[in-house]
Amino acid sequence: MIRQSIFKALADPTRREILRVLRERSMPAGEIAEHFTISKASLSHHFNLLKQADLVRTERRGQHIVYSLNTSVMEDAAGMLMDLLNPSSKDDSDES
Amino acid sequence: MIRQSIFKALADPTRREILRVLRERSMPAGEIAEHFTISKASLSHHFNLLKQADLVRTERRGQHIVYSLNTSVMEDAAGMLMDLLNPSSKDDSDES
DNA sequence: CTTGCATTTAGATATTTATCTAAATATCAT
DNA sequence: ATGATATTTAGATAAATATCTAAATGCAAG
Repeated sequence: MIRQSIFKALADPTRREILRVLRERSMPAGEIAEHFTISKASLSHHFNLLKQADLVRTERRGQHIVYSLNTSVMEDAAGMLMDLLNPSSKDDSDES
Repeated sequence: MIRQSIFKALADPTRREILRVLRERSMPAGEIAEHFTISKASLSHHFNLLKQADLVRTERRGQHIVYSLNTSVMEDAAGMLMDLLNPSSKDDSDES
């Protein structure tokens, strides 16, 4: 359920803030963590959900793991919302 | 927190399905209920969240309460997503 | 190959959420 | 007023979620 995971991911304020941070530039988990007061373990949990939704991608760089925004999926999400509005669009409720 | 309530409302598959049903036409709660197997009480709970997010509006018509999609808020939501993408947009994280 | 740093995983807990049944409220028709 | 229909509210419960601390893993540098 790709759709569901995206909407779920976007439902949490911390995760939306992570996306906002990442839209400035890609950065490692530790640096993202500097923007928050919650534990790194909790953030890691949020990273997981964002990755599951494919809203962010990761790349290991030595001892760091760099997170980047997956812009195209964000665009898809906005499109899904618009589809929810448009009666002519197919009802692709929950496939894949 | 208008933003939060919108994202929250959209996170649930049943609520998104309600929106899809309503985009065809406005209809009373009972008729919406025919599209679902869950209890009317549970649906009422979902209606509440959708109303809180201002994604739907209600109007009493005799003994029926007619639900309608609030199209403009749906559009706003899509816009918010796009904003989440655009580094130049102001960071209106959670005001109002 | 051990020490240090970055990140994730495990396991526990508290809060939130979706759902139910039963009861309450509101409107209409008689 | 009374009874029938439509919807919501109350109260309970089970499942999902966000968070924490502590431990484990992956990598780099001596």
